[in-house]
Amino acid sequence: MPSPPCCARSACVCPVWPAACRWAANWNTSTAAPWPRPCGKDAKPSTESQETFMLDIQWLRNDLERVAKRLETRGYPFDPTRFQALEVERKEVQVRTQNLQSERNQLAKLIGQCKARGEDATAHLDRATGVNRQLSELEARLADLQQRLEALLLMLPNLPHESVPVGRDEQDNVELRRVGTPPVFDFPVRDHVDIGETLGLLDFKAASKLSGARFSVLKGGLARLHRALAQFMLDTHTREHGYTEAYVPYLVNAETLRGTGQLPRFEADLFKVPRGEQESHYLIPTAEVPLTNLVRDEILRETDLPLRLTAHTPCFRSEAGAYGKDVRGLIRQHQFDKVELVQIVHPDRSYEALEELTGHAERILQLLELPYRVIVLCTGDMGAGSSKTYDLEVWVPAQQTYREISSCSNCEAYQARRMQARFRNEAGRTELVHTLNGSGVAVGRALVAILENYQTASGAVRIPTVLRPYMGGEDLIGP
RNA sequence: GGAGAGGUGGCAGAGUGGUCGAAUGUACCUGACUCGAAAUCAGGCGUAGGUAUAUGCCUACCGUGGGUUCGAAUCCCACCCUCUCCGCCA
Repeated sequence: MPSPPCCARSACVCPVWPAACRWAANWNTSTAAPWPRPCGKDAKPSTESQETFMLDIQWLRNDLERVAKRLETRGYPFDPTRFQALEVERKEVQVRTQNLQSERNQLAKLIGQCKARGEDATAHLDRATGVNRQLSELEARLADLQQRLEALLLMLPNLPHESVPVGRDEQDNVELRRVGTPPVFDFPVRDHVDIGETLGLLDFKAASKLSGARFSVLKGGLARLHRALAQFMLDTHTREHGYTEAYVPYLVNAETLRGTGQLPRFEADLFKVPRGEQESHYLIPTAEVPLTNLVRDEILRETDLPLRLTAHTPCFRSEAGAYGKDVRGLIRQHQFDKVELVQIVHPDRSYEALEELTGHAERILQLLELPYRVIVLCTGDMGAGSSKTYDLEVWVPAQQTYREISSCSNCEAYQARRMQARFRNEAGRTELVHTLNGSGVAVGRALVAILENYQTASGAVRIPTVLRPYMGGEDLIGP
């Protein structure tokens, strides 16, 4: 039986942004995917008391040993016996609880009928009191059990895809390919800090006065180059790669961060913004957070997939675990700009989409003529939400090495499950979407790469050809 | 910042303690009628979870969380959000 779409295409009203479809059509010259147009009788906040886990709990119930083994490859210790014990108890208590609830409902109904007929209901009332006494105890036990199960499972990282190399840390990542050739200089190579400060366009002293360590002030041609980079990336992704540009909030609530997996585990990496009595906001650590959460609690039509979204935003990270790392320069800052790519796709297509998305990020580096390499992260080095991640690393001449400039991940249903982001499949059933994200690319680090790779003997910096239209035709930032 | 109104199924909109998971309209799906369509008629149409021979049965959900009660969409408390007016502001 064909699945009945739950609303007519023409009549469907997008509760996210009612005018969104028109926007996408009018503002985007590309073949951009439309905005989410949830067709939902059910497009309402998910508030089910049933907890939602990071992994499908059915995997654990049905295939515990294999899941445990795969988690081990990520260096995550998981105790199957403890889970098993909790699960057995949960099952027993839940069945008993629901049976009692059923009995209580029956009795309440009976009492109502008696009273309506003016009959005596004392006997039923007595029984109901007894049932409720048992029930309150059982319900408390069930809630406790489910909480403990959740606590156990909430920390689980995603399962790695079978194609991901098994390894402990970044040492075990695998290089897939190198593109471009690192430039050879016939003069002493300077690093981007040296270049920028000598030009008088990069000022860490001022930034430190304003804000402290790990901030920066860019001026003049350098500030413009930074802006040019972001513009160029956005234009490329919207015009050539089919993404819809979005402008999104930089402050988000806790629920949103739970959706993409930053909370509850990684609160220390975030900047929290209290606002009196009200719930705190957080500064986004990446546009992945607001972009991906656009489909939270939505049921999309299958024909809406894939959704391709991009945004240029600042990103804020407290980098709590990075003291002493990359203290010099623009590489590791509390605030940096990034153009982010997000795709919401059909589960059957997410690995194709990962290759495409990575290609979209690579395209930026190719057009900028920056040498880079692509590596696949091993099981031990991936982010918790990812099933497979490619990192793009750009050549940094002063360090004579490749440094990360983009990270492209397929999160499969990990985020979708937390967000309850679904689509209605052909059979008419709801199914979790797969989510992907990747930097396309980090603007600050791209700036570093250009300063260093395009430096000249005279201390100037040549401007990559594709950026010149964004720089008023200039081809050089010079002293 | 001040004042007020309100949050029920895709939409509209009933429901103020008892067969209400929720009337009715509309949209949508299937079937009948039709050469076909429209109209009309009949039926269907939320999400999540549990159980499992089951197209079966059960549980939860009317913004969120708590409370009262044998029984809550309905009563009480707190919170969140939206809208309107005034002020301020880019």
